[in-house]
Amino acid sequence: MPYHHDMTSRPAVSLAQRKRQLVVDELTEAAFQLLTARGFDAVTVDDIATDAGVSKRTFFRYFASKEDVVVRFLADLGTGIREGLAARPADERPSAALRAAVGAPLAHCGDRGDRALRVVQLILRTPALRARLLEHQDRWRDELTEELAVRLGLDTRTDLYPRLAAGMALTAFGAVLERWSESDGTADPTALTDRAFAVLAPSLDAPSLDTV
Amino acid sequence: MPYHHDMTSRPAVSLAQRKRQLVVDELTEAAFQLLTARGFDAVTVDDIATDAGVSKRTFFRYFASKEDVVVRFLADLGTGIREGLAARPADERPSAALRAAVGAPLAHCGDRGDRALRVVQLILRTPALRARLLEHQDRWRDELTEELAVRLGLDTRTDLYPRLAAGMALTAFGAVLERWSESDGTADPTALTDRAFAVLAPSLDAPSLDTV
DNA sequence: GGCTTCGGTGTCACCGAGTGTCAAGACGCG
DNA sequence: CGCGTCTTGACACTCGGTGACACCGAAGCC
Repeated sequence: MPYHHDMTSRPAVSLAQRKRQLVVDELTEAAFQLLTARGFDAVTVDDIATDAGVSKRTFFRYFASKEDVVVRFLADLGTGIREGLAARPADERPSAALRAAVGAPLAHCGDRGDRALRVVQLILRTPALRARLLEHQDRWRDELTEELAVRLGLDTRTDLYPRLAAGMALTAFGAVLERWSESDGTADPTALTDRAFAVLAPSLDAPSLDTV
Repeated sequence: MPYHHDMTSRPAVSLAQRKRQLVVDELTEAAFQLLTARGFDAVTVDDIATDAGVSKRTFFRYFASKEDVVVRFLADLGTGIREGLAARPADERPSAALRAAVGAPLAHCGDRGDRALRVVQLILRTPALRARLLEHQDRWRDELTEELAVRLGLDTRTDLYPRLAAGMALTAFGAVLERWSESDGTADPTALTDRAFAVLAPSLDAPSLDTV
């Protein structure tokens, strides 16, 4: 963070940065408007950019791809899970810790319902976006694996447990997300998460029979 | 399978079909040659097509995308898993049935090692291809979920178990595949699969506490 | 105030993936 | 031989994405 000098000016963010944020917002808003209305493939990047009042080139200065505009919402989710796990007490059972880590973002989704729901539905129903989500989950799983390994003092190269536990947690995450989306927001994410982890707990908490 | 008429001609496939197969083989071979040598992004579809002696347009008549050439190998794997599960005795414990279903293709991979290994490594290490693999797994999971539901007489809409069990099985699949790839084929897929399912078994076989 | 510097922007040219179209050739059949 | 059918190559086109360059406006320094 380059805080050039002492900042007599008020906010910690410069004018330029606020302008950037403005463009991001404008682009995001235009994208959602068009994508939810017409569907993912029927909208070109040019459409979005023009609608937001900038050029196509500028769009790509802010977003890596067309998918990125939508999927960016999920980036926070992933780091949320990892940090959520790191924040749990070290002696907590894995099932409880993972349940809490996965459940927090999910509950957060369920709260401010409408907006989040429409995003999730758009993602799950659009193949290209769904694929992006899967990529993200793949990365999250790696991070969770790492976090679990240090938490339990296991070696990622010899023990399968961290990898499998992370995969199970994200399986639960995906299942809950899908149910919630399919129920159009009627189902309660927290309750679903509880049920999912009730199923997974026996394996998550079993003493590791895995060490060679 | 259209066996048009009585087949006085020898093989069940017509000349046209054999020609098609020839093009497919040629294209596939050229693709592997170039992709493994130069990497995925450094090879254009034109390169592959020209190398195989056909036009770019023809390439797309045989393969849906550049990724498709490589990933097509995996299609069989997925159906193999589902059919493998369907073939297991109905009274077998889920953990055992799934272990067998997932283990078969994996073992098959491990056997004829070199070729399969290089494909898997190429896929796992190339982001675009890895993404495709994830998409496939996503579909496999749906199919496995369905198969498990009918097998156990559960309803996919109310019970989470089939979905979670399918996810766990594929988590194991992915973990084994990755280990095997990273070990350059030294690790034994069957042994890895056994270890993975030893971890998952408690949840897979636990009586469902899930029904509302 | 003039000056430069620098980040953000638009324009344009470009590449590669993927698709529609059409005309031409190869094959099967009467 | 001539007639449909199937496959192919050539071409043009769209769209996602990138590189190069010129421009402008907001600081910074004198």
